[in-house]
Amino acid sequence: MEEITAADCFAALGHPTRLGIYRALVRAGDNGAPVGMLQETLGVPASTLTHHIQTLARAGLVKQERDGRVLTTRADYEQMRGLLDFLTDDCCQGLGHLFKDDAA
Amino acid sequence: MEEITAADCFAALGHPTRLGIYRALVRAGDNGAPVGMLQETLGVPASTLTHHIQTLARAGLVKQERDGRVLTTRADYEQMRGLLDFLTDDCCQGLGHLFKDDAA
DNA sequence: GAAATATTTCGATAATTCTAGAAATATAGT
DNA sequence: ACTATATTTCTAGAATTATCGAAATATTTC
Repeated sequence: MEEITAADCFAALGHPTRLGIYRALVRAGDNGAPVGMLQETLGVPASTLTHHIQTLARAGLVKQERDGRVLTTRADYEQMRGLLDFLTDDCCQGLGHLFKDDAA
Repeated sequence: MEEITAADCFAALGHPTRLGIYRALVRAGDNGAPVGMLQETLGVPASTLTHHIQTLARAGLVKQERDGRVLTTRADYEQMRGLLDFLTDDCCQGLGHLFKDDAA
């Protein structure tokens, strides 16, 4: 993953509401969740929610798919994996011993 | 790691200059790097640099230690580990198979 | 095609963050 | 005490981000 892309992902996750959205989507699993459901879960006005979801989508952390009136959003696990790889392999290169193994 | 702390860490890393600072500090290793060295490496004015370093420090991603006139900054690997754990264990709970193992 | 539903875009304001020069502070050496 | 060095704080303007109601768009159902 490019450093710029990683920074975009971090910035996207660096807002409480957006981190909450992302976590809700992970919990929702492969089915994802429609905007309306997130709206109920998180108690954020629709237009605000749309903007946050778009920020996550621009960073590639979520994907959206329309099915009729309902726009379903899903977490993109590949992007998250890429972000984790960036952290462990690229950004913190040589510190794998600190991160990958447990039993510190 | 608390969700709020994680969001603070993400926000801190979500800026190209700060991500660059953090990576430079990881490369610098346990010795860390003084502000002046980062200034040369990254070509950022001192006052701007100070603010970015403070943002990283507030998020707990770096620590500073004064030695005479020189203020040395070091990456705090424990915090990074906490952040990675947050992602793999808490935020993306149940998706460990995607992240921890390789050979996808 | 009108009404209902789901979501986005528009538009405007408020809030925050970013940037960086200048002045201030702290320390060290002379 | 004076000078040089390292870094921070002050300050202010610019830029970006956040918020959300209202209007607009798209889709389904009747």
